[in-house]
Amino acid sequence: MTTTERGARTRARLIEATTAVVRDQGYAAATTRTIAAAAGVSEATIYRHFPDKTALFFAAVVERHTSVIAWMAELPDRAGTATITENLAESLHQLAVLGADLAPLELAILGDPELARRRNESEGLPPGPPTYLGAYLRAEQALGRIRTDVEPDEIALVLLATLFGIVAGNIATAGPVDTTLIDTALDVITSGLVPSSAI
Amino acid sequence: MTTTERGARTRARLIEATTAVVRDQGYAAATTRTIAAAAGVSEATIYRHFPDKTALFFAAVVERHTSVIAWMAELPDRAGTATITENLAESLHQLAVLGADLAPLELAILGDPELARRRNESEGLPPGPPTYLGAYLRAEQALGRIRTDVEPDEIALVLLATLFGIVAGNIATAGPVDTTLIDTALDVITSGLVPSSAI
Amino acid sequence: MTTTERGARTRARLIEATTAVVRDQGYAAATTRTIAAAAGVSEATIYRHFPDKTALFFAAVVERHTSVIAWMAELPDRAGTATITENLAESLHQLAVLGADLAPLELAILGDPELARRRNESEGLPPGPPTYLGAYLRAEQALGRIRTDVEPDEIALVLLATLFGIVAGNIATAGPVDTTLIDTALDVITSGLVPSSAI
Amino acid sequence: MTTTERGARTRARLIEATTAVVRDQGYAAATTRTIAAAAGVSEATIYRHFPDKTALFFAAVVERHTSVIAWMAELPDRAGTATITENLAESLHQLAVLGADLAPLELAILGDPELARRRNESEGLPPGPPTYLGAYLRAEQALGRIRTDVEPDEIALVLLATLFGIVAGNIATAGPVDTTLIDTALDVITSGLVPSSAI
DNA sequence: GATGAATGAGGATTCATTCAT
DNA sequence: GATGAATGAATCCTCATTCAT
Repeated sequence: MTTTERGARTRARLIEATTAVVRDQGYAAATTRTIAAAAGVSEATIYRHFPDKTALFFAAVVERHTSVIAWMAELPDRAGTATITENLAESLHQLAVLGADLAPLELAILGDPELARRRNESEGLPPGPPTYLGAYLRAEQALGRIRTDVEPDEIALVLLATLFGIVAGNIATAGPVDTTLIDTALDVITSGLVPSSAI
Repeated sequence: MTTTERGARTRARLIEATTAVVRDQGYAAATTRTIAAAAGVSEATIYRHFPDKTALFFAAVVERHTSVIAWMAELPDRAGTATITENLAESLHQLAVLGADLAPLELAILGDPELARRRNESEGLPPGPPTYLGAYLRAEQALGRIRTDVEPDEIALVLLATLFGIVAGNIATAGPVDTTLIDTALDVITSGLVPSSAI
Repeated sequence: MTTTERGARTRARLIEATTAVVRDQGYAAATTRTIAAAAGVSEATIYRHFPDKTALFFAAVVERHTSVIAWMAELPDRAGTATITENLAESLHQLAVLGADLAPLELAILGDPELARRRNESEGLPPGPPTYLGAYLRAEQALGRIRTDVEPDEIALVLLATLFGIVAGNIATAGPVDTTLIDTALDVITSGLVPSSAI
Repeated sequence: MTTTERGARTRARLIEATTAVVRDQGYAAATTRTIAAAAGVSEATIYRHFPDKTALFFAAVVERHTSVIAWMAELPDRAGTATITENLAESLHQLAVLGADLAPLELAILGDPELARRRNESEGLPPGPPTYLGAYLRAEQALGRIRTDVEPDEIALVLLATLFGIVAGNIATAGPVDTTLIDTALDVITSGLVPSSAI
């Protein structure tokens, strides 16, 4: 659909504008009017690049998701290197940064069953952070660096839930992500993951 | 100005309807029309009981918040009784149940800076779950049942963030709250809170 | 309909409130809600004293009109006494004062054909200022104090139009009535009414 | 942003429709729905051309005002030509004709403090009829054709107040402007303006 | 590829009015 | 006599979307 160089740039600007508006003003304020203005194009232009507003929104979600996934995909290979706390700290902090853009988008989906339904209707979604984080933890478990009586995928969900909760809580205060809280969480949780034999 | 019995009932039905609509269909679908229909009254009736839609929304938030607070307020007194895991498990599970109603409301505020602003403009808010949970953890710490190198208030935030993340994640799947995940989280986190001397 | 002492007082308060609200905030702001609040009663009470809002409005108009008429009715008897300018000055100034309340009501009728229609549907209206003023001028004309080549009733209309224009213009500036302008108008107009033979 | 030919026409039709509706049905009936219908467009179209209903209303006022001003601006140059009565007659009659459209608009402002406030908030308004009429009278006064003991600007206000009063009074009867009354007023007032020495 | 113009559907809110108490 | 509660109809305005240029 988009072939021209100019067209590609416009499309990118629309996605960027959507992310920015949702991040800064919330999904309720992300009207076609506001987004078009932020992108410096007319409202009608949106419909030259996306079938409808929801498609633009999900394009923005996918875009942000992609960079997050790229980061998480490398995590499983780190199993056995450095310390678990260090590996997780690096990943989660990076995730928190990317989350500043992504979380508001996800929040919108969470808060709107209609959007949630549309997302689930999408084709087979690619593996997300839970999958990679679970794989990493499983690998560490295999290496004996994590208790064997826990389910790695569940721990992954717990870790990500905690991170999400912290990032979301920070949105409320409109400040930058609270790094300290992430470290505290990691400290406590990894402490609880150490094999008892190690004690 | 003396509110009638009938008036009080209508008001309660409006709050109830708001909670239900936001929970089941999301804030975006929570229009005055939908809410009024759910409450079995006309739209105009909303404005006899609340100055505007936002006020009705916040009345619903406060209502749900109140029952949550009532529960959490008792927690600090439990310090020293039963086990920490048991105490926290009971509280968090109850919180998760109440959260099924409350979380969607909070999610709406989180996703809409305009609502967030309005909330912050409210007068001095009463102490919330973080305060009570922090108090409980501090008491346990004083009793030597929790590591001394952690800040109780921070742990409280981490626990609640995790719970919120889990509840929020569950909203996405539209299923009942995943009790197992809460228990897993509690297991890992409390394990990490045990005093090292005890190990 | 209204029999009780209390009822009569309430009715009077409603009329008073209507006049005040229209005068101070304009007819557009004169809603049943505002009027009831200004009168210190509930909206429903309005309908115990008047069939509908328009009836209340016209009751206010009639009330103010009555005091104006009472004043004007005396004017014809003054023909031949004092000077024409003095007689007219006293009447018009008094009219301007009463007009501060009445003009906004009349303005509302003037600006709303619907109200105008309803007024015209009323039963035979009593004689108004134009009639009395015309009678006075005619009497002065008979006494030879006014040019004979003018039609008294037309002059009456011109005088009242001028006064209305001045009062209306003053409403725009929200200040008290400009007494000076009335005097200037009177000076010029009466000068033009003096019989040429007298010059 | 470059307005199309079509857009300009629509905008003009909206202004025209507003003037007509206010003139024929009064400001109270001038709802967005009625105006849009009269202009043959949808309500939403109003908002593509004006920020809100008030802006459309004032655009209509300014439009009518402009043609009135154009007429009055030429008056001062006529000083010394023809007779004063002839000059004023021509201007005031023309003013009365234009006033048939303008007066209802002004009446609406007069009757609604909210509109009055909005108008006063506008930037420096251009000189209006009072200014031009005053300039004309002052010029005639300098030429010795008008009494020197009157203030031209005040006389201008009186003349316009009278005209406004007459036009407004005519609105009440829904008939065409009463030309006779204007002439009568002019006759009497100009008679009163002639220098006494000339008599 | 881009956009000004236009709009149907709907959103929050207000109004004049009715009725049970 | 008075009023709290309730409402149908209407108000201004916004939104996502289409279309001719």
